[in-house]
Amino acid sequence: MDTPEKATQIATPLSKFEDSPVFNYINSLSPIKPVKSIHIAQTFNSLNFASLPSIFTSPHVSAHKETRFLKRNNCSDPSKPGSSSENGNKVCTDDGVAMDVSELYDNSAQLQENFDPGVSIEEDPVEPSSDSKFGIELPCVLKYDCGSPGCDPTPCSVIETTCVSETATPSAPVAPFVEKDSENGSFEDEAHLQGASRIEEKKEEVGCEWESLISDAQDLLIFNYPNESEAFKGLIQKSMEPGARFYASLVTQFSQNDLCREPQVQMVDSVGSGQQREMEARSDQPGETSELKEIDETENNLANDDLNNCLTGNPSEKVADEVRACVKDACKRVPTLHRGMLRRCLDFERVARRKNLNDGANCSSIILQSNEEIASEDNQLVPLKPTGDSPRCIVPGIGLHLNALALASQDNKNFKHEILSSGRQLSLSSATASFHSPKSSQEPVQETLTSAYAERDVVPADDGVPLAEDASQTSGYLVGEESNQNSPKKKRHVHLTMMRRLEQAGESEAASCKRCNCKKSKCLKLYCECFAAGVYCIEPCSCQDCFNKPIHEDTVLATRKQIESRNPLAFAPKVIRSSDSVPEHGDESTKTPASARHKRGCNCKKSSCLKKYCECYQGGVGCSINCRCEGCKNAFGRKDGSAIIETEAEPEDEETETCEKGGMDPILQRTEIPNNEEQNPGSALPTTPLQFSRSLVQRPVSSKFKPPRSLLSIGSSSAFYTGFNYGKPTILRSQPTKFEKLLQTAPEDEMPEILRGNCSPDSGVKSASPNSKRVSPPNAGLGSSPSRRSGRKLILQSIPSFPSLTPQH
DNA sequence: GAGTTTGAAACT
DNA sequence: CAGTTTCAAACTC
Repeated sequence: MDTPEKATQIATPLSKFEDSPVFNYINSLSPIKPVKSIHIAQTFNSLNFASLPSIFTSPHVSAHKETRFLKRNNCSDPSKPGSSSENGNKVCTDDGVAMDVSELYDNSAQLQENFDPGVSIEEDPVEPSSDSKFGIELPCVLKYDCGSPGCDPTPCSVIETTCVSETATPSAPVAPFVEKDSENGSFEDEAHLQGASRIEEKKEEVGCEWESLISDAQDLLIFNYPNESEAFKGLIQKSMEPGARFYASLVTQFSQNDLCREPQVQMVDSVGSGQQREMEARSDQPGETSELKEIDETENNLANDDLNNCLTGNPSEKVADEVRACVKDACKRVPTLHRGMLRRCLDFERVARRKNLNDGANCSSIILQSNEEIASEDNQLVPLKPTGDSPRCIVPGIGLHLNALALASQDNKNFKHEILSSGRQLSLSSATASFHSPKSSQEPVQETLTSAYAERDVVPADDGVPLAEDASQTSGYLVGEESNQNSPKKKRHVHLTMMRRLEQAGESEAASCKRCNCKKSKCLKLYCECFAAGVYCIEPCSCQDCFNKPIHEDTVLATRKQIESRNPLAFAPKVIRSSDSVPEHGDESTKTPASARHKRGCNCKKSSCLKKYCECYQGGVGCSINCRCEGCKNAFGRKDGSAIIETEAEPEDEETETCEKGGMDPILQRTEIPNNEEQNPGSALPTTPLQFSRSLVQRPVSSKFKPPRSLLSIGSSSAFYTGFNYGKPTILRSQPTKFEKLLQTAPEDEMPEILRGNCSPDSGVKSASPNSKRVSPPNAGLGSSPSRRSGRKLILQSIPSFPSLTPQH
């Protein structure tokens, strides 16, 4: 079931093809291809892989999923009519590529394995492309083809056949591929197949072509942009190629786990066949970054248009929906997928707008789920929590990392829908991804957030925001899942984790997403959660006379400045975490213990710090010395230090210093939770949000803790607004990262350990200085937290160390 | 959904 | 800095 086998299988087929005379012939025809593939591979390596060892081994599963996505995407995208004619060329290219791909695949596989966590998202996009192209791709293609009657069955088959041999015996090749998929396919595969079949059906209507598939894949890679095949083609030729490369690289990097990477490369190549030259030229281009930017731009531009076009242009609404979903997923995936992607995310976010993030990956994962919902377990995920909160989460959550985090379970469904509906969401997801991505990219992230935020506001797509959050979380989760997916069990875990993540994310997102209900503050005071979180108010908000909208950007910024002048930390995350999420073994940063604490402390007198009235509780952190609360019973940690949970162990300075409230606990809890969740998916759901913190909290507390969405809200901060520095949602972010890492890296059992390890450390160094009210400069808190988290996630993803570290299974 | 409670934010 | 008021979320019914 697991990936490794698949990978081997795929690889073998490719090699076979390569060996075949036809393949050779094709290769002779298109000498360039190999170079491209290589080139791409290099890019991948440069971007992601450098760090990636080949630790992860079983990406296959994820790959399958990806393929599904690709298929779907293709199907969705197929709007393009086709370039049936191109098939031949593509075939040739494919063949040529196949060779390279096989190599790449091997490399990518290793890389992917390393990246598994993050890869999941990327992989999906990649796979599609890859599928279309080569043997590896074939499965996907076949699926698509089979699924999409409309598109010329022949084309698809052709592609497949081409893969096998240039001859067009579509059916024959297809069947084999399909079988492969099915065989390889674990649950996910099956689900993918199902989903693919559906998609294919839709596609059939549209009429998919190989090119369209590729284009779709590329689009997906790009971020889901549904860009219709046409746009895709054009893009590919023009900007797309770079983008394709970029995506491919990203995808490969992220997805490396699975075959998907290769496929992506292949896709690119295939595209190149038609546009190979361009592709090559692009590949040749030295600067990946430039490519990325271009891609981003194109994506951004295309994204909206493409999505709309695809939706509108595509024959059937179903297709449009699928396309949307695919796009959303892709966007989500993309962000999460690659750190390098961050820029995209940022850009993308700008265009699409925020959020979020990492979630991006999360989003993608979510999207995938949504897409795959039909398929399998994912469906379960979807249902996670449709709770009332979800709505917020979905939309607003996006706001920041928080949003991404928040996505959590509840919103999943809604989230999916929203995502599907709005392109922005995708952007958001991407943004989330950005968070995950690079530690270094904190600033970028903020930018993205702000931009995304602005965009959201502008756009209206409320959904987008929450989605982003979800995405971010999901991405992380996805990554973990994918990484985990190697085995069926892993897949399940992944799903569970995903679910949990989603739930948590949903919660967090909900928090981040928050909808305000301001009546007198015009949403220009900290009373307004949206404003406090640095997010524009959106439709879900019930505010009156709201000035917290993009239209009033100047006012918002001015007000914000005023408030910041008064209190520089006003928009900083209320909860400061030391970020300790140590990923597990290897990850670096996380080692530091992270204790989360409320920067100012609470002043509760009647709630005993057991209700959300208490910001500490709401933030999922224990009370600290800073708190002036009376009768503190904070489940996360009491002022006196009675902490709550076991996890808290982190002694750390803070505790010693202050009473230690237990800020750490949440984190620890979080970490623990995931494990639990993974183990008990069903149970996990309830825990939800923030997953970690909340879950942790909950446990300690027991049922009561719901993790307050506030965590998200708390964490959330200004990210959206341009200037706002801080990503308030430190807690959330940190949590998510931890989770993600844990999830990603350590699937099940491992995770707990890691989490534990991480947890302990958390105690909060940063937050540590309880006294210092806002000790950590906003930047540190905001920027750092998010970035850190993101970075962590990235690290985790990129460094699949977990797998290696954690013996896994 | 309306009303109450609560505590943070804002104001003095 | 302390006290008061305002505000909106959280909570209850």
